[in-house]
Amino acid sequence: MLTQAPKGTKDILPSEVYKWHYVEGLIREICDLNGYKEMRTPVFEHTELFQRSIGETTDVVQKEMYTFKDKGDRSITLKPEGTAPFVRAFIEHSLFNEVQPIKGYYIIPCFRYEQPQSGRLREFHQFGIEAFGTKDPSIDAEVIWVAMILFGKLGIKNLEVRINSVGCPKCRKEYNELLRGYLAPKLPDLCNTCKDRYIKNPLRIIDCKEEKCKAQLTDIPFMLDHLCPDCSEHFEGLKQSLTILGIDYIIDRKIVRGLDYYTKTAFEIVSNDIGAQGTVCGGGRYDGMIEECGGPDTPGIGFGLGLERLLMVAENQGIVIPKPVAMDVYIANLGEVAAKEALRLLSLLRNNGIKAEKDYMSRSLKAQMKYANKMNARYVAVIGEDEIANNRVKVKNMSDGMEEEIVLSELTAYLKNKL
RNA sequence: GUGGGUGUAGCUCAGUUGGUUAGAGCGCCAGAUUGUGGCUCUGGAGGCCGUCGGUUCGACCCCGAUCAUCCACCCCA
Repeated sequence: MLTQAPKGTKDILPSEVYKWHYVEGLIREICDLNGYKEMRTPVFEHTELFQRSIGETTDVVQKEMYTFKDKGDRSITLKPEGTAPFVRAFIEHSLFNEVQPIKGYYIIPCFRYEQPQSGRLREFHQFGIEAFGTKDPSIDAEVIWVAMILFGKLGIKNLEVRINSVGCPKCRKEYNELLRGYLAPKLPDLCNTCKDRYIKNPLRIIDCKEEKCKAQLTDIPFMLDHLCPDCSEHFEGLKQSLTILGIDYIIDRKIVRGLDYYTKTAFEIVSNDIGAQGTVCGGGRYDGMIEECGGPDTPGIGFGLGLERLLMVAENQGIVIPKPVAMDVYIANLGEVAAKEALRLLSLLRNNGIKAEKDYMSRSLKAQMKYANKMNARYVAVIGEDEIANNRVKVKNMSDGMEEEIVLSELTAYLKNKL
């Protein structure tokens, strides 16, 4: 146990961290271009924030949160998602007094106590964006668009954008009654969780995977077909906006997000290339949440995008993420005098922005060459007694094997010119 | 929380019906004459065979438990 990472967590090793740097860099670039500014919030929050915003009946709150008491007897929970902390910070700092709409993003670790499987970890990472202050459906489309830009820049293909509307409190209430009326006679044949859902949140029954439930629900009425005029118009606006942006989408009446705060737009971006947990990005509108958390009545929309899943899709689609150059030049040195000169050269080269390394192991020249080769050094500068005596250095190009001898003081200029 | 698969070297895996010092490939380190990498060859280091218990004269192998891991369900990123 001592030398084993906790269940459901993963180390990101030096040999693969460049992939994360690449994706994170891309995210920052895209957000900057699209007007989303980063905000950083704590890794943990007061438990009640999630209970209130995500909803007491959801799986996340009921069984997946990492909750503990701190030494001051406060109930603390590790973030299971990013929207609620974001909303909390906006309310706390009265950011609603600033120019609207407000657009932000985050890259965070999230924690959910679940049974790990492919594409599911107990600690995972999310990139998310949020837009507050407007109900205009074109911002819903923009949010989806931003995710698609990221996928596009990475070269990821074969994704499905699935959209739905889960209505507003007004039409959802009417629909729930309709749904209960439809389900009442079938209730004895449904699974136990669905019987529970019937009372608390009948909408979720649509999503049930149990065969016996599915069989009962062949002609179940969907929320999408019973929207109020306002929600219906909003959904039409979303579809039009997506078309203008050139984003293909599928209307999926069965999308019911697992967090209670969603209203109107709900969407998922799904891949079939990473196993059972195919949802790479999920999000929607949450027009009532900010007020629910004690802020002014403000609409909002956003998404969460799983970075592990994103990297998995890229990997499975054979996408190669560019590796940074490991080493510009390796200084091979022989003998004590040359070793001291190598250290001086190291500082000179690095001060000039050249990625340089030298021998620290007193190895033979042959071994040093092998090392330079394994490290993918582009050049090797060789200094030994002869070079020191003549004030010169041999520089070898490792890709074509060509070697030149130059004046020592010109090494920096020579390399800068070549690199 | 439930179900199934798998735990042997840093990595990927062999290991005959239970029988002496547990193997391979890759990787790592060193060498193949004196100061030059990639290819090849040689040598070396590195394993309480996941852990605990049981069966047996004897267990990497059989049985049980436990832990971990992978996949799936529920649900989600």
